[in-house]
Amino acid sequence: MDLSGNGRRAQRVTIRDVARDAGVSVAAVSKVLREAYGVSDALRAKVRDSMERLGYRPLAAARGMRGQTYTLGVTLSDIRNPFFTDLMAGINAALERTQYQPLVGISHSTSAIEAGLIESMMDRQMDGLILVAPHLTGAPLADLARRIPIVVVGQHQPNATEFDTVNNDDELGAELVVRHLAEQSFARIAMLSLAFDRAGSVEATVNGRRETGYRRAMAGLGLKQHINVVRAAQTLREIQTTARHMLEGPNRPEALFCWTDFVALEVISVATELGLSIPDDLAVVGYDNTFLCDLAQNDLTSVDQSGETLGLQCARLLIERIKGRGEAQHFMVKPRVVVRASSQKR
Amino acid sequence: MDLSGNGRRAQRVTIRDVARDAGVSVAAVSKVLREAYGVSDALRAKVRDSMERLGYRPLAAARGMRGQTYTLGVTLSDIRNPFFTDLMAGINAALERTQYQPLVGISHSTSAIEAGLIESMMDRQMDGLILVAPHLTGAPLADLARRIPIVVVGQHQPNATEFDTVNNDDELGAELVVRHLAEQSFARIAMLSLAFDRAGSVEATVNGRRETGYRRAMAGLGLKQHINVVRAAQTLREIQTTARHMLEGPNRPEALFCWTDFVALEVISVATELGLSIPDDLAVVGYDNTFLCDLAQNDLTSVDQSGETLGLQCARLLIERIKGRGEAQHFMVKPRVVVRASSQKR
DNA sequence: AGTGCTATGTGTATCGTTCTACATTTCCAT
DNA sequence: ATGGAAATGTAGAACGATACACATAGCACT
Repeated sequence: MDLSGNGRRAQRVTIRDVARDAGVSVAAVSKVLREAYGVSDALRAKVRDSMERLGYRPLAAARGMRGQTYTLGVTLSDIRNPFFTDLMAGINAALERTQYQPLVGISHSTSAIEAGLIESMMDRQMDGLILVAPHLTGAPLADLARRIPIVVVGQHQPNATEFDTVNNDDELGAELVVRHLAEQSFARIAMLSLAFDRAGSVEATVNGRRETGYRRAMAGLGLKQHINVVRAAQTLREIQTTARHMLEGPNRPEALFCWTDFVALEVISVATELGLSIPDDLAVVGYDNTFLCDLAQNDLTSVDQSGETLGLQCARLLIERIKGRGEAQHFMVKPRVVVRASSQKR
Repeated sequence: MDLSGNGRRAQRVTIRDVARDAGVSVAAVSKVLREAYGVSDALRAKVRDSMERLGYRPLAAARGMRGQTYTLGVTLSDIRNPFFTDLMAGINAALERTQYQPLVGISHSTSAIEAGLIESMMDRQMDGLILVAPHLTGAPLADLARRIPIVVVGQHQPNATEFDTVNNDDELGAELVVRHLAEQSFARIAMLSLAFDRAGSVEATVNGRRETGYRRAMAGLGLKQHINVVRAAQTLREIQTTARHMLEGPNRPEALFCWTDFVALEVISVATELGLSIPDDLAVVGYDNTFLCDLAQNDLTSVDQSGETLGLQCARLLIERIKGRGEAQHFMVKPRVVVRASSQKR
């Protein structure tokens, strides 16, 4: 394709080559590329044709020097959680026919790595960031948002003015779960939540909201005396020992609401090992309605927050921000409970 | 930090600022940055100190114009498969203390998107690519490798000279499974594999190798007449209907070897729905030994190929290539069977 | 003192775009 | 015709790093 006769290495086609081929200036080609103002149809057609014929692709690094890179960064704390898969599917779908390319960085749940990852994405001149359930919060997050367009998903900041947020109504989701369990005439309903890694983040975090919803619903239904929230860190080991402790203890709950599916599956595992049958000895409910809930060996009731929709919204909002929108938007979907065998008395 | 008195927007600290602060030339700072030859300890210390104090971070876009971006691209076909999580953990761990940053692109199992993604990563001047179980193969893959350093994991190309590969011995893994099942005195051992999306790729693909290993082991054990390979595409729906068909049919196998855990979990689900008990009515074995195998409700025998080790090797080999190694290296680990309840006669 | 080497440091062209400022042409109302 | 605005196209200076080519200093050995 680009064997330039002499023995040299095949060079990349540049904007200059396109300009020469089309018989126009470099600036004109750049205008076509950016769909900028001041280009006639004739010129646009000529340039488009040359680009096509030469197989021209703009070099993101060079664009980044002065303008946009058309790259969006997504930070994930944990690819293990299949909910993030749905989210990514939505993001990818939304960007499919655009110039934007999403690239994912993985922070393995530690805030030090997350901070490094974000810096690293800024070094790479990303046009904007989608932060998925970030550790970063409060003022530092707002500071960051002043340096680069941001959409946060999985963290509640309804009053933030510097960035957008996308969430489902976690409080409502938890309430729906409790009401569903109460309807099945369970009363001793406990909750297995996530340990907080910093003080005062109950209001902002997903699991904090779910706890609030749980407490409120329990109180509303006159089950205040049964409120019982236990927290475990994000490791397999700790989830297992915590679950075992709850289920072996003297007052084992009738039903256990887990803050995310992943944890619910561990609970089912521990319960099975202890010889408990589900839902007769213990009802279990998760959150996120990931594809694992559907497997017959799990058959797990869960809350659907339609991750794909959330992903789509993230992408949409971020691009709007990049294009200049200044006011914050906070998107929230209504969750719904998907009932399966793990929570239905027979 | 960088409030430059006048009302202007906070500017990024550049290499020039560092040079001025340290009282040296821009070229000297660049040398320190790249750990290039010809820098005295004294100068290095001075420059490092200035960089630290000013909070300098090199801009990847600018570096990319002439040199490296210190960014490595990883293409994943499907984040749903938890095996890739382990792989990523290895890659991230290997790059932790280096300048390199891995960024992941997701191709959703379609080769068109994969091709676009790869181009897009080249546009972004990535220094090298780790292709995980790519669709791309044969001559086009070799062509690509001549344009950018590449390591391929999850595709067997032992004779490739243009790029490195990292794999486990899939043939051996399958053989070990068959031998294990035969030891448990199963004879009618079937295999559920993945449908091929192109002709002649049996030798290169992971599932193709596993099929070969399965056939060879069956033949070696005198079970030739029981060889039975069924293939299903990578969608939930098709896996389910295929599994159902196999298990409902007149000659249901005694044991079913699934090419990956994900499929094995679906099989357990379908079997459960059909009222079959595992392993009494049907033994099931998977591949990859992902964390889901450990859950008591699955308790799935699987083949461990230590994804984290593979990830480490990918990163190591790719950086070697980037630094100039020309000859290909092909890394292969030995897999081992992790026996759990799903395949043990009681 | 002269020669040749190595080690260290610098000046500056260069990478491929974007974008401002400006030149030219076209259009239209007077 | 004429003037002025609008539309279209171009030249060329950035952007922030790298790396080549070169200058200089220090040192060992004639």
